Amino acid sequence: MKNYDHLTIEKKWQDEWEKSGIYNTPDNVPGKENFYTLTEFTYPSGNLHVGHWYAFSVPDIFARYKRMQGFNVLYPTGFDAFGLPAENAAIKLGADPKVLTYEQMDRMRTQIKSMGGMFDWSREVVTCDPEYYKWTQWMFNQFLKHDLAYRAVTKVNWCPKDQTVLANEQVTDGKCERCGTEVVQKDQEQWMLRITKYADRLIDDLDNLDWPHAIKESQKNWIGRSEGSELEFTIVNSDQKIKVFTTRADTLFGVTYVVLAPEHELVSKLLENVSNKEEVQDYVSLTKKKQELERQQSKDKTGVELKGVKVINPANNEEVPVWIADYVLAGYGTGAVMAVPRHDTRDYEFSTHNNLNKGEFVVARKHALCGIYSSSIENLESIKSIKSISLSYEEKIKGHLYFFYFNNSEILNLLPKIQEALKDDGQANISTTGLFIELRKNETPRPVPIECDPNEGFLINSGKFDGMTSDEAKKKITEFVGGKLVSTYRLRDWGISRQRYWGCPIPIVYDPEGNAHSIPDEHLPWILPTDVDHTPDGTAPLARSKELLERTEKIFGKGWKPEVETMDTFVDSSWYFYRYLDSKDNAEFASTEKMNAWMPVDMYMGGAEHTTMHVLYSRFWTKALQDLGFVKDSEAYKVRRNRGLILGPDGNKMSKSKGNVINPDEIVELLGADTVRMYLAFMGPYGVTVNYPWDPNGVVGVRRFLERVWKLGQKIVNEGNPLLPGEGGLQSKPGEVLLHKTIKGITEDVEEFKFNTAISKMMILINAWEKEDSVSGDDYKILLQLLSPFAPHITDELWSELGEKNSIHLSQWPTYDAKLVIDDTVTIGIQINGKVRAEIELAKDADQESVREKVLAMDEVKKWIEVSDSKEIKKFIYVPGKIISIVV
RNA sequence: GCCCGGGUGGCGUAAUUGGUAGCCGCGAUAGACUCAAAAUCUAUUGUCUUUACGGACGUGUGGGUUCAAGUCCCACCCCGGGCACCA
Repeated sequence: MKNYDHLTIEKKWQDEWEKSGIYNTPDNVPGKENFYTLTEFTYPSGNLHVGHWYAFSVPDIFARYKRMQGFNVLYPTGFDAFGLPAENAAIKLGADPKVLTYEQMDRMRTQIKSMGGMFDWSREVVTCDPEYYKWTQWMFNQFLKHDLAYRAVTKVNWCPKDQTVLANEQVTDGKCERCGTEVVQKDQEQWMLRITKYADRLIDDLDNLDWPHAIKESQKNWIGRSEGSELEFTIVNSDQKIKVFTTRADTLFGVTYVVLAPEHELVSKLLENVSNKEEVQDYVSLTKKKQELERQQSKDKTGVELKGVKVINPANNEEVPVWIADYVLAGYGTGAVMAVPRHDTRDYEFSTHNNLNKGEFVVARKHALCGIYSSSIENLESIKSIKSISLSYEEKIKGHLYFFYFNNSEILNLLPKIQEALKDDGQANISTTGLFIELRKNETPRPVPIECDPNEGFLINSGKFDGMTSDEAKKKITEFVGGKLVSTYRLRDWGISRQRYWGCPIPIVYDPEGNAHSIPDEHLPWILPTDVDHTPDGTAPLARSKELLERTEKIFGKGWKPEVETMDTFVDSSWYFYRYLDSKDNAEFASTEKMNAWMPVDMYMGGAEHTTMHVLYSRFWTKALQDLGFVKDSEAYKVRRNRGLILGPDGNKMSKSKGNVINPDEIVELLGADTVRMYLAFMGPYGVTVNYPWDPNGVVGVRRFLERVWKLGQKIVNEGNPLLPGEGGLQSKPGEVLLHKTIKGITEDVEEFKFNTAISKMMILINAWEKEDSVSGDDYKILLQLLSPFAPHITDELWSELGEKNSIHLSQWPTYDAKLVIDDTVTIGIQINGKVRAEIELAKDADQESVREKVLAMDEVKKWIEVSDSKEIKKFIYVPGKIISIVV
């Protein structure tokens, strides 16, 4: 009997597959539907880790399954090959990043091939290849032509160590994501992409996508749409207005002052009118010195009043003072806010810090307050019935209370009681304009909007707007004061300029006057020069290239200068999935015909860490290309599934310093690629962001399973059992039922990415077969087919041992006999007073009467009825195929 | 603080979506084979209790709905992720 020699087998079949080219995917196969399976291509770090295996080899199971189902499956890969790590390594080694990168790609190709995946390498995409970045540059030109790209001075995140600009996404907790250095803010002119133009579509189009809920929420949070109102406060004795943005127009009556960001353009204009000009100027310059981070972290809400300047609240014509304070950010909304200390913790903190409080009752809980929400009449009744009111501070914080603001005579007779309660709460008293009353959360209030009367303040429960939602109320007030409803976003435009060498050159040249011109398409690709010392010194390395300057002058004329910045690598990866479709095309980035054949991507599997970066960027890219008429879809990825991380055996993230890194090459050498693939699939469901620890014993368990599959086949063949091809096999009826149930179960599991339970079902099948004397050859072959997407090498070997001429991977996925998967009888439990006391085997469709008779005759059942208090049957429930429940 | 997920044996997980909780794998214990070990095979393995048959408890906690709750409802605790002086 041959041993299961994984090294020989895996090498043999990988060579065989490459030779026969069975994984090369044509664009069209008559009678087959195309299916585009995508995984995020990798950065060529030069060493494959377990994460790569998890990212590529488990989706490969799905791709193979789809293929056996009769789809024409495209499963491509390539390299996201530009980027800082190679450049930094090259600097260290005194090497050329290009040479280094291509070496590392060679090494990684070999490693990736050891997975036994069905990648179509003929379509490989490499982003640092000029034939690729030619199109990256071409797209940039298109964007520039259509005002989706522009040059602007912005505050940028600057990493002093990497000497480069970082996108917001690349900054975590104020530190460079890559090297951990504290990031500083810097003003810099750079190329921007107008992603904010797409903010609404990037949020709204999520609704129609089959994506994990959490990922959609993350993107929404990141874009940070906030729907509110823009309201204007008129400056007294002036025709100037201060525009504020608020999401709580309904609190407009509670405004006690207005605050401008110190950078706000009106500050300098108003300077002439203020009596404390110097104080204001000092504060402004102090703010300028502070880093944004520092501003965000400082607890104290400092600020200076613009003395002598007053503005008019448009709701009640009240005059309120104007302050400047650095807790108001210039870059968000209008850079000015209306302050409602009664309803907003930040405003409250500011007014406390600056002694602006008027003695109102204020609660430091931003969202617990609802200024204008009243109750329905029923709730008024329930308020009246409140016996005592506790307003201890702690309870307010913990209890999720709703607060109501009343000015209604109906409840004014409650005042004494409330005042009594408030007295214990040292800091509370009756507000100048109303009164707060608390209600428990489960007495869900119906928001009732207000009728505005500048003289009376505002009245609630007038009945006039009864039943309005809070959004409608906000709208009403906004209209009342002549404001408008607007959305603001947290998302900023995408700065793509990088002052580094190893990236896609930005295809721009400057004329002698310094005006930017895009490089005409005929000069693309605009090649990255090689005569560059890329040691970072804070300036772009390309500025030191003679070749680039000479090339520029030769083409455009004396005095012209090249752009010396390169693009963020997220630009490269924003469109790579189109290039797979037509990777050798010289005339277009991809032909319309081929894009029509494959797009959109049917299944995109990747890491959750790309949610607010690559995935968001490439969605923007697709929409932009669609607007420009180059692609047909507004979304590139129909279905998205995220995976978690593989942790070290100790449950921590794998890292060299923790010494818990699993080297896949070693495990593959020891146990085989099939084992590693299957173990990764067996750990838990794929497509959920759950992290699984690598269990060295667990892998061995999977290897044991493959050994048993191997032995099961060999043993029967050696005994001369009719397992040989063409001879049919022994029939074992019970086994047949199990087999068909297994086919059904695995098919369903794989569709749902539950590879773990699919594998467990194969284990159950094997466990059962091992107990039998013989297994039919046909049945065994079906098992091999079910197993083949998971363990492609061993199954192809055993398949060919059985005399099959074509690869198992070209065979059809097994189907099951629907009749065989339905049981005639079922064993169900018998509950007596809710406890399972016995079980009984019944025909699946046994009728109520006969079941009742049978069950009540059972000794175990009688026994429990005897010991019960009532001894008589109050209820007899029989749900066919599920349960019998008796109440006594 | 706001918005999402999620809490099941010693561990990774499973549960026909309201119907016998713990499938499969790992680990552990005992046995067979062996001079011995590894490998392999067999049996047991949620906790407590009982000589045993059995019984009680059990899906983060506390309530509730139901004949029946891991699953539905309410409140809370803990863990993970996204956002955050964003008005």
